[in-house]
Amino acid sequence: MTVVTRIAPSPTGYLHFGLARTALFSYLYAKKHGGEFIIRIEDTDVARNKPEYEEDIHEQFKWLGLIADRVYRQSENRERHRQLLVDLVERDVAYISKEPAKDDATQEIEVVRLRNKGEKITFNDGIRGDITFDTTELKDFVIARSVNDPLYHFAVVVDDFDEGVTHVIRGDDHISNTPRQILILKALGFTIPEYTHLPLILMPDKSKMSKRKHETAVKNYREKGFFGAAMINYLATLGWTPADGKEVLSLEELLAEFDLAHVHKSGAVFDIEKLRWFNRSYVQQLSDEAFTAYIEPVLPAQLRDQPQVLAKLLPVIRDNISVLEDVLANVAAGEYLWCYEEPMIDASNCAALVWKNSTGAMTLEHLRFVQTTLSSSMPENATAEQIKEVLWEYASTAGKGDVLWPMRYALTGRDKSPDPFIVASILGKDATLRRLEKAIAAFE
RNA sequence: GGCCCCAUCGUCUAACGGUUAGGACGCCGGCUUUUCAAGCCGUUAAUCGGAGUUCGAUUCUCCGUGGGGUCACCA
Repeated sequence: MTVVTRIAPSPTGYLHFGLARTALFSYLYAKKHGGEFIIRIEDTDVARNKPEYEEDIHEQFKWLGLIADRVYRQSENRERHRQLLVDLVERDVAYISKEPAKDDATQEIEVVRLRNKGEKITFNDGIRGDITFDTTELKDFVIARSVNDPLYHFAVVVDDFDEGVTHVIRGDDHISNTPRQILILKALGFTIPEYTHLPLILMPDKSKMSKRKHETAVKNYREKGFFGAAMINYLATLGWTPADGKEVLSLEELLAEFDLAHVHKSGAVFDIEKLRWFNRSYVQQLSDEAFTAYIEPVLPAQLRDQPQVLAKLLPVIRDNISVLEDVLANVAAGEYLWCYEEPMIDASNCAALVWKNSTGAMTLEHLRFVQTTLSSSMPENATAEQIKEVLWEYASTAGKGDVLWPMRYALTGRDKSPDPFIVASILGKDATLRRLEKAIAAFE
């Protein structure tokens, strides 16, 4: 028998990562067993549905690499639901009940109720084992507002059966829905699928995630520049760990390693820092071309217009970030300003170039040395190593901080920056010398 | 409240009766070419409590406590 799993989101909000993880586990389980993975849009709540949400669901799944073998929309199955409901009523397994409306007791309406004997229902959960419920208190529960308007529990159960779903993998919050769904299945005479309930993803304060209070939309993380693969990788480790301890895994590797039975039973807290760490490892794997394409959109025009400078700056940027929004923050903080803008250094602020216990006179002397040395010995397209080579001996004897801090500051005008050799190599000989002269002039 | 589920470092987790309770992220500290990062190395840190079962419990059982879920004419 082919394994068939499904994810059944309702388009009432942007796809959130809790659902994405459920989808991932369903996908992995199906593919691991050579089966099929289905996406079914539960679009029957017309009041809350929005086309843009439905679109978002498909778009994000695609981005995450969770490709469905089949896609359905629940609204397509309305006629089938109706027939089954009529049949149930005809067989007197369910009945139409006239009763006062719940929201307006003065009005009498009809609902469809399932006859429930109140038996004990036991099902074997894929990661929790046997779970037993007494269904007496469910009474004759409502399965449809009318034969034309089935409720959720009825519709899912029918659709899952019709679509051949063998394994229902869903969130913990559905555990107590399961007996009620089994009762419907039995009334219908349909086979009961295997159930597996995944622990929920919690927020850092251990609360259940809510769209209002927390940033839960997959879309948001995508916009921040996280990679789908990193997101998948992180989500997979929430509740589960690969046997060999290797954590950075592609979807294919996940497929080989994943084992639903070993998923943890308790809720897992979502940790953005770990997600960032995963993303960072994906950033490191990027080719230079891919990395350039990744960051280019958030770079200032002055940098984009200088491909040679940008090429040299690339490794510096890459070393400093975990995700694209970090680049954005760096740009906003002016961290790359020195690449295309000469720092303002004059007599009024040149004290900043003096390292710790050094003096203005000594700083001037060091700057002069650096300037003359570079002017005579710095090759035209010098690498950071070449520049370091010609200055290192002097810096070592004179005091690294005493020499290198002023040099770096003269070139960047900033407290924090890459090291002076890298900076000089990026600026090139002309700009380097010009900036050094300017700093020297400030002291004179 | 009824019913159901769960419980190892701050966080994600490993250890399917015998381990100095392991790893990862973060934190903290150190090192590496001056700053900030990165990198490398290291430190800190946990079995919710109480009874059992057992030669021996993180592991099995029960009780308690705590957390979560669910109790719709939503999905």
